[in-house]
Amino acid sequence: MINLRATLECGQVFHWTEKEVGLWEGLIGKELTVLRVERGQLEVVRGNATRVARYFAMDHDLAEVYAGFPQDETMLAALDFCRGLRILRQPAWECLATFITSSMKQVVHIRQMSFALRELFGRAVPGSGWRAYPEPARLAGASENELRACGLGYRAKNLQATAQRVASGEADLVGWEVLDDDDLREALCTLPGVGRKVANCALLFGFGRLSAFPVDTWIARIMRRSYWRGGQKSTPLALERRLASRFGPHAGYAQQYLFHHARMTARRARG
DNA sequence: CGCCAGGGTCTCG
DNA sequence: CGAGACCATGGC
Repeated sequence: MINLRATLECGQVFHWTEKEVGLWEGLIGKELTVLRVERGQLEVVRGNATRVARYFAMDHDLAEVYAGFPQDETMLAALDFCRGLRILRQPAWECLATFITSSMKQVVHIRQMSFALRELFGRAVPGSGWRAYPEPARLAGASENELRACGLGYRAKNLQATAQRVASGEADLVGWEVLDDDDLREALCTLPGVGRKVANCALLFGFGRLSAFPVDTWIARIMRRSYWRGGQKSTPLALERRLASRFGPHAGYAQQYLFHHARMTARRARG
């Protein structure tokens, strides 16, 4: 079971496109992939079924995930809204790089920057109009002005510097997979443009660490409103430390459901 | 126009 | 640890 729209529009990934109603196209790594949901089942119109199943984490037991959610009104409303949303297994570099560009940007802008970077630096995927997310070495060799032309602003320098560390092997994202959550977060936070929030996004969306709990402005707002007593410190770090444990081993799932629900209902209220 | 957006970094207590 | 300044850009 999967809710494809929620999975691809919830702000964990930024390049999938709905070509016609219910038909989604994008890249898994360097492979063109076309999908739709037919009778509740994920149908691979084009692409490799095994890699699709892995990318979309069809092995995650959502019933077990939901059973671990706190059974309060806020969480249940988010679950009702997002049911079937899956936390993807994105390529680590693509995920990390994208969230380096995400700081103080709206989801729509992150998407624009992702497409601009692909268009300018990515390798063409044969038989499609797509370009893959650029490899670290390609961005390491880009000029800051070229990156700024993709709308990155002050984030350009950070993306380039981190790309250089990854390309040189100084930062070994593949080797870091063996680290435990805390050590991996610490390693990621040594990279330019990567603080605790971006590192947690990489942990959750790119390294399969489902307990990682990114706290952004939206989550902080939700936490203060629904899960916080007045008087307690409500800095992002305090919120993460006090609440991640409450949401259990799949706290990242709970976080994403709360984030998506809040953002969608707020947008609708605004018109 | 002011405000805000999936923040990070540096400085100063 | 925490608060504040600063960093660019775009949509509303």
